[in-house]
Amino acid sequence: MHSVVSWTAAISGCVQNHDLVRGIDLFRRMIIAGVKPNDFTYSVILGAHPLVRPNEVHAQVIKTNYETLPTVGTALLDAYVRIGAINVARVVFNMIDKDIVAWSAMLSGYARIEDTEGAVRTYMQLGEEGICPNEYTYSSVINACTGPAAAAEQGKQLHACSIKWGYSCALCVSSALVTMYAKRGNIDSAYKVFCRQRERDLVSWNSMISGYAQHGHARKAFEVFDEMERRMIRPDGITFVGIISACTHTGMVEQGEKYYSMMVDHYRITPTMEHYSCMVDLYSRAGMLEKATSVIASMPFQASATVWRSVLAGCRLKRNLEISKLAAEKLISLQPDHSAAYTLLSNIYAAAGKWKEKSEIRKLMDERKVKKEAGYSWIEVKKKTYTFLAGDSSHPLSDRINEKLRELLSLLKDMGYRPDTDYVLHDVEEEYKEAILWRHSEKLALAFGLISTPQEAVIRIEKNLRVCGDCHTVFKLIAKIVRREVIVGDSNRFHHFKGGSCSCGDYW
DNA sequence: ATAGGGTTAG
Repeated sequence: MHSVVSWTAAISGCVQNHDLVRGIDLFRRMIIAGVKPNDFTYSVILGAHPLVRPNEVHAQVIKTNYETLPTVGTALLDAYVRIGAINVARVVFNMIDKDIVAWSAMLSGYARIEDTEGAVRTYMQLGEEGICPNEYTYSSVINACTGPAAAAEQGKQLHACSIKWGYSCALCVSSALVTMYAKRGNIDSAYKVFCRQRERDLVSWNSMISGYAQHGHARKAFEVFDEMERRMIRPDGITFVGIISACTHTGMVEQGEKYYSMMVDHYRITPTMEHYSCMVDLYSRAGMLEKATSVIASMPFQASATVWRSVLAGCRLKRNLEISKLAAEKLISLQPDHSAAYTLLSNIYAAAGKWKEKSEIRKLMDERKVKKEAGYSWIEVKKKTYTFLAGDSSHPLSDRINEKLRELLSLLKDMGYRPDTDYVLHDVEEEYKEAILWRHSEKLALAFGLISTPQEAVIRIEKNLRVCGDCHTVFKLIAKIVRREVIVGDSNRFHHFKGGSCSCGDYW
């Protein structure tokens, strides 16, 4: 007869080795054998997600009065977080005799859904209750400040707090800081934190490489990679996702190929879907569509929607009707509800003057009731984040924003700017297309930034979609005429506009 | 003899 301890030890071993099926089987056999699970057992079995659903265990945990134990309660909370049930997780959290692990688990729950406010509110409560945070607390709450709508100021304050408590040097905290600063558009601060790290692990190096990649600083990413190799740190698959995407963002096709073979031949790392996806993106953006499709044909995976979207975006550049049709059909069949494929294909037909095909796409969208994904932009002014939706007029300063936009438009037109209406999907008159373009969320956010921040301040804008070509042109011109530095983080990378040009070199 | 929280990617 085995004791509850040996049963639990056996189950724990299975779960830690990802053999969930065997772990769950052991749990069942334990019950059948008449051995009652204890608090350790419940903590272990809750870790067997996604095969074990938290609600299945929750009732038993309540019945056995383990719900308030920090160990069981935290495991339960975390299991709810993993299925996206943050509200249930919070209810569980409120029941627990909270220790610092429970607090950190709740914070990382908010971080997972990018709820910066929820995380910061919880972090404040922790302080009010006189609880002493530790390094995991900081790593979690800082991680909750990486989302596009998070205020950069918030992250900075948490950095200061972590210094005050003496945790800023802990690896998990400093790597979270590198990622946070990079994602907030502040790559210089990210690098400063990276330089101050006394010791580094793989995650530290990867965070810095990915940060540089997102900002299109390929050479700097290579330098960090070289330094890493010099120090005999073995890169992993994630390192190469970072380094190849740095090549992708700058059009360095040969370098990308070099790193890919280095990964496979020298480091013997088996490429994953992400690596193929990077390579397809590398070729697509460089307009090498045949190469891109041959990668797809050769890979041992079904091409994901991301992969076809890269190809389709590349087709827009090269106007390859045949490949774009193939890519769009694949993409539409994978994601019939998403607008991206329809939009891109429609734009390609429009550019090729194929109006009949374009209107058929339009009809298909109407039939399937596909809505264009709404474009959002965020801008931080005086420590507060403002959200703009395309066509938005709900902002209190809406009149002044529009006035500013009109003023800028006429200035730009004098400089020879012509709106690039290729980016408008709707079948409407040219003048109306121009109006739509000039209601894009990033333009609204920029106008608001210009009227509400001092001349010397850098304007930082985040966007949920990729920045459109017309907005990109306009931002370059505006940055020049108003002599301001503007940083835009879109869903793909960062653009630094300064003196009439962009850090992406118009390659994005 | 058994337990819960964190970090890098597209």
